[in-house]
Amino acid sequence: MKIATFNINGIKARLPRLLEWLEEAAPDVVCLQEIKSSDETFPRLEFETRDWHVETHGQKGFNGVALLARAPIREVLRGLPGDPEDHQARYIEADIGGVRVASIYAPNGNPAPGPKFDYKLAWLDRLITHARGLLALERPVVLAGDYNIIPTPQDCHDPDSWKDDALFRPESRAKWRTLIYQGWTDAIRQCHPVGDCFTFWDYQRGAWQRDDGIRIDHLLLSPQAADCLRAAEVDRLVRGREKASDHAPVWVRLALHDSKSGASGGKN
DNA sequence: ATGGTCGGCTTCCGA
Repeated sequence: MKIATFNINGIKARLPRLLEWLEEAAPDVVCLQEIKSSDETFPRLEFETRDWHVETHGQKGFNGVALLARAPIREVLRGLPGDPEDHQARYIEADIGGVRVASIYAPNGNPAPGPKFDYKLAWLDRLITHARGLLALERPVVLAGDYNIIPTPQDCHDPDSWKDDALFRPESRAKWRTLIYQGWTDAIRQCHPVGDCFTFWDYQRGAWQRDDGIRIDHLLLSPQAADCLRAAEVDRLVRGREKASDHAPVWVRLALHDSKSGASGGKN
C-alpha cells in the first residue's frame, strides 16, 4: 500500500497538477492539506469519476484537509479532539484498507512568540494526547501531513535563517520529539538517515532554484506500520513544475501482511 | 536593510 501526503496550497489552483501526479505516482491513499475550500466547493466529482473515494474536512478560504483512497474510507473522524472551541479544519482521520490514516495540517505558528505560536503549541499538545490513544490500538497507523516543524538542523538548508521561526523554535521541536519518544517512526529518516529530504521551498527569493528548502511534511508510523515499511521518498521534481505547490508530495510504501490489508472492508 | 511570490478573497491575510 502506497500512502502519500501532499500540501497542495489550494485545490482550485492545483487541480490539474494534482490529477497529473495521481496518475504518475499511483498512490493508494493520499492525505491532502491546505485544500483552501469548503466541503461544498471541493471538486469531489473530479476524483470520484476517476475511481477515488473522497472525504473532506474543509474550511472556506483557509486550511482544510482531505483523504483520497482507492479503497472505501470508513469510520471518519473530522477535527482534532481536545478543544470544542477550535473550529480550524486541520485534521481528518479514517480507516482505509486496514490502516488508520490521518491527514494533518498543524498550525504555522508565526510570529513567535505570540498568540499564534501559543495556538500552535496547544494544538500539538492535543495531537500528542490523541496520538497516544492511537498507539494503544496496537494497529497500523499513519499520521501524515504538514507538521510545520523542522525536526533538526539537518532538515533545513540554512539553520541560522530559521533560528527564530515558529517552525524551528525549540518549543516546536520538543513537541516533535515527544511524538517520537511515544514510539512513532519518522518514515523518511528511517529510509534516509542522512541527506536533506526537503519537502518545502518558499515561492520567494528563488528558494527552489537555490535548493533553500526545509523538511516539514512527515509520515509518522505506529510500530505495527513501521514493521511493514518498505520505502519512503519525496517526489521533489513535482516542486519544479509550472503552477507547482510550494510543497512536494511525500510517500511511504507499506507491505501489509495480514488479511486486514485488503480492500474488502468490514470494521477493524 | 529590504523585498521577494503565491492563493483565495476581496481590496488584505496567511504562508
